[in-house]
Amino acid sequence: MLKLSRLTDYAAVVMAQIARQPQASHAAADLAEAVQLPHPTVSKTLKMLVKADLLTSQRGAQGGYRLARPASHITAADIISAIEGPVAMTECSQAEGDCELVATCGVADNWQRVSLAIRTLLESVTLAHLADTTPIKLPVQLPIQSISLSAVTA
Amino acid sequence: MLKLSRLTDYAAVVMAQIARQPQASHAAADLAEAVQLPHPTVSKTLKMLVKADLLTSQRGAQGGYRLARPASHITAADIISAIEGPVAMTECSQAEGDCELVATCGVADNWQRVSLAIRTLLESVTLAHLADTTPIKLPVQLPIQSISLSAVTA
DNA sequence: TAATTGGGGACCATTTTAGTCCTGTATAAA
DNA sequence: TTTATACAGGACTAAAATGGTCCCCAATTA
Repeated sequence: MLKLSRLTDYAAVVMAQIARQPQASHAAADLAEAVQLPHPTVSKTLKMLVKADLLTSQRGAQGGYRLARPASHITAADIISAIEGPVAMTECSQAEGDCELVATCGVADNWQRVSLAIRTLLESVTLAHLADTTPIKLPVQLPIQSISLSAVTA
Repeated sequence: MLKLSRLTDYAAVVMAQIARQPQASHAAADLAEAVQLPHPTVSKTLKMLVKADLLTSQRGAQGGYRLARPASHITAADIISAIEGPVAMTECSQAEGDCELVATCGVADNWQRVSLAIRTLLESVTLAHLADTTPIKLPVQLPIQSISLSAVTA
């Protein structure tokens, strides 16, 4: 399925919610209410986002969460890595790459290219895009087909 | 992590192995030996690939597996869906889309666009690409950055 | 008929995930 | 200074997904 974890999904929704009122401080309880998700879970998600430096937090009364930087400078890849760790399709797509089967694998190189292409794509999508409820739609089919695997430089 | 399951990884490796000798019939045991993975696991993977019509099988002595069609007509998306089900980043990226939170979500549309872009990317990568051990490398950084989210038509 | 090879599914162990809760600490307002 | 607010950190549990194995059956060929 190549699916995001549910928490990552929550994170995106919550981040978008915050992004729509960037000046305000957002308490976890308010956010949970706004997005209709259980408070503890939202809270957990927020903590992870703070740890990843995507949000800043302020304790105490009138405290809450704010974006650590403008929504246009936070990417989908940032959000995903904050919750799930680095975006990589396979074990060996990660830096370490200590896969024992490299010798017999034969596809490692190319999976890494694909992985990189996806990461690049996710880095090109910003929170500002995600939070935008009226996205631009171009009528033409996209040129992504033309991006051959071989064009992705390692 | 947006990671492929390990079985999917195996599937890709095994498919690539078969693709390198498309005329021959490949017994599960031989493939397992070639890629250095346990026979039962490889076998399970192969069964899934047959079910997804990516491989054909032949029982009996001298039987085994063959590609159901040329490697250039089998995509990475095909292989992934064969093992993990349809490529979709979020629950609501799938056809049904019965997410109860759509009202408060606010990012569904755009996640679907991202999801589609990734799917398209994975459909553009063929088994022939994956199996190629000497991939072409272009020296220039790819133009993927230029593909804005808004360019992805739903 | 015997040997080979895949088909189908049950089954189990392990890991991951989601979700909750508790205790502590910083902050602000009264 | 006190009190209420709100986040920090982490322990803990339940449920689900995953990986992996195994067994018995069906088809094919020599």
